[in-house]
Amino acid sequence: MFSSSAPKTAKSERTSARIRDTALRSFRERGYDATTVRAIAAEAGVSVGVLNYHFPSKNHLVQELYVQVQEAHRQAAAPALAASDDLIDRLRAVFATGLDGLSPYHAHAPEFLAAAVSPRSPVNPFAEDSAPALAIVESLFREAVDGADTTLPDELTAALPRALVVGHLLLALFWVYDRSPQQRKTRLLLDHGLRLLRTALPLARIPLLRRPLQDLLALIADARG
Amino acid sequence: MFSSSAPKTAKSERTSARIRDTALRSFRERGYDATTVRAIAAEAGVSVGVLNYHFPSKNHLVQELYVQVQEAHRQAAAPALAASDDLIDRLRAVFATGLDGLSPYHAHAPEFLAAAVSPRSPVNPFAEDSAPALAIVESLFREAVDGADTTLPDELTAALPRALVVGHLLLALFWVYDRSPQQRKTRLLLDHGLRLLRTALPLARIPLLRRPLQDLLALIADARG
DNA sequence: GTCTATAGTGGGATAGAC
DNA sequence: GTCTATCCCACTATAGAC
Repeated sequence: MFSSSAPKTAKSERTSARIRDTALRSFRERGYDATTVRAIAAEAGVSVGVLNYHFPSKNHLVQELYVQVQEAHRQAAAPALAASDDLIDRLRAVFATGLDGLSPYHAHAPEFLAAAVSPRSPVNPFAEDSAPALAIVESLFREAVDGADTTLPDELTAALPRALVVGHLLLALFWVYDRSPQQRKTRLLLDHGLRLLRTALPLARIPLLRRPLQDLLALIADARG
Repeated sequence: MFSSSAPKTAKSERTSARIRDTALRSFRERGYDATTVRAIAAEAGVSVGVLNYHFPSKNHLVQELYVQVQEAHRQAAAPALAASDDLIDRLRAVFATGLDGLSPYHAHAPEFLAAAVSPRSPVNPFAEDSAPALAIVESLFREAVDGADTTLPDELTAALPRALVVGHLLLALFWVYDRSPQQRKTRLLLDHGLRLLRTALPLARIPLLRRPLQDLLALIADARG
């Protein structure tokens, strides 16, 4: 998982970094479609050819953005997790910091989504290349679950993080098309989902319900390939 | 919801139809990316300009495909629904005929997905233009629920179809990236989901569980805007 | 061998003549 | 309503500079 095709020399890395920084700033300010590779190259002071030498396609620059967002999520979630021992509050912290990190990109989110799901894209959420990024999110959820004071059945504790990642992806999908101010509807959906979890998780201790709930989690986890 | 921008004269409609048929055949055989508007125009015997006169963008031609798939789903589901009075079997019929109708396009499904989620697209599943298409699917699910011999709490009967549409969209999303032969994993996921429903729906009669299940359905239905 | 500049290809969409 | 000519885009090929 190198960010460029030629990270051998210091000069090359400086060039790569300059292109990447220019591109990411343009993505934030102008979105994906309005950011042309010609403009990135010009602003970074390089030719189009050299840009494509460092990044084989425009989509590869989006992957850089993706990586940066994941890293920021990890750093934002750590202090938020320290604030509480309550399971649901900890899950809320992971979900909320994830949404916070996305918000600068909301105005152009559908463009980025289209770029991400494209078969040409290395950032397609079901592609192998994005597995490490999803692993970061899963580890955040696992940390949230493991560090909580709640005691759940072991098999539930084990299966929950994987299912929560799916929930996170679906929440992000909803967020992309959320036109309410400040994407308030997405936050509301999150609140409702967490409230439901607070009600439903203790039910896992009832023998009659243990199996169906376990099946539901397995089903959701299955949906990741 | 007219299929073209200028359906005034018979000649224009014939031209539109010729372009549409050519495009849809090419989409099936070559996929979205490999189908160029230049090639469609040439095969249909018109210029590129006249193609763009009848269909403002390539994405508008994908919407024609979308509409055709929905109509085919409606026609395929009707006889399948006549086969059983069991609720789960009827739901299976709607889901399965939907997947059947998609299968010719699986090889190029990510391309079509990328085109569909694009902000430039009229087929974006959350856009207003696609609401009628989703209404077709919802009516199929409502027919499946209403015609079943199962008796469920009224508010569940009312809320279920809307939630099932979301399930249908998510199943289709999984299908897009399902690389197993004949997309068998998608069928398996459907089987597991239906089995879970068979277990879970009767639980709605238990007073303690009625609220959480209702909340879950409301949450899923909320996710449609 | 590592890197860069330029010219070129084919794509979707558009303007304006007819 | 239709066509021709053109625009700008992402991406590629390749020759040559360091």
